[in-house]
Amino acid sequence: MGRSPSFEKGLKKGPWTAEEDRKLVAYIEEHGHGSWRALPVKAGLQRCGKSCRLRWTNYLRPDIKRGKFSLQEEQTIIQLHALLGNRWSAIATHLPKRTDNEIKNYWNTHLKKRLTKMGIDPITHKSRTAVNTNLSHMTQWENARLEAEARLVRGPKIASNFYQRFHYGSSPVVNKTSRSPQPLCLDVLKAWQGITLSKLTDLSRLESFNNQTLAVEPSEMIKTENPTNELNISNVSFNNDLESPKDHEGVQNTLGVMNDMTYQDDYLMEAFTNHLVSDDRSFEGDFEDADNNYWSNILDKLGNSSSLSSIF
DNA sequence: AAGAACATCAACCGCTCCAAA
DNA sequence: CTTTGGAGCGGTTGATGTTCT
Repeated sequence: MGRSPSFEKGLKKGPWTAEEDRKLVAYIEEHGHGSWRALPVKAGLQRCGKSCRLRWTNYLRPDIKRGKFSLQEEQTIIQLHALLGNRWSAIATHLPKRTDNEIKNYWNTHLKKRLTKMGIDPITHKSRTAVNTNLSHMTQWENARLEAEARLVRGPKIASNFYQRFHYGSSPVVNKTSRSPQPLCLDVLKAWQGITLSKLTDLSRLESFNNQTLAVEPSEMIKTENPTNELNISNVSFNNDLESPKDHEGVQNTLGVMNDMTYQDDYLMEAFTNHLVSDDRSFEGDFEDADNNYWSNILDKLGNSSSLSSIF
């Protein structure tokens, strides 16, 4: 590997000083960044444009939220990583005010390790303890969801049309890059989160969902190319060890409303994931306690699950 | 108290993509 | 159609801080 371009030009590398930060911020606030390549000279910086862009986008930009990630953010990262893999920029677009670099670092230093400790492969999001026919139930659900995702990504016409209309209105899909393909199910995930994060108890919202106020036509959402892959949500039952009666009621009411709708397995999987991961009833005391409870709660549920329906 | 080991994260590098010429 | 330069992405590094022995 040869010398870097920055070295050849005698440009500075390494950590930014406060003075450099001040110069960069002052210039961009007055002129905008314009061409990043031309910026360093104009701003009086001995840096390459690339370094300036990185410093601005990852650190100095005013609309950046720094500090510890919230539980909701963690949940979102895990879900999106399961769908998108290491496409950090795509993940970052669904986490306002967080940069791809920050999310990537957080994944590598925190979330990956936690999932590993939980016995979940952070790459495949499958249980490491699952073997052949004795797959864990989480893995079964994860597999079903990933398969559904794959089917959607492969581009059934109906799904593409639905997605395009949902995400872009009537405009054409503009992103053609293979690097950042817009994940089909993410907007569905958003829709689901809108429902499930209210702990599945707000039936009026669900009915609104059912009545297409989310710009989704349920009749299109739930159709699959292969009817044999459909799951009927009415078959799901509850385990009293895992849920409070109140939550059972909420979920069951929700399921009742949905009873006449047959959902594609990935949508059901998202509901399940949200239901499982967003459960914060045990969060009391300071944040660290909540954090520990959060993960131990998930571990408990995974460990106690004796059947698919018992998770619910 | 001191050194080793580990964790964190800002920053860099090489690569790909894409628009303009 | 081909070439070229800018921008952005993901993987990796290394300086610094923290914890462990």
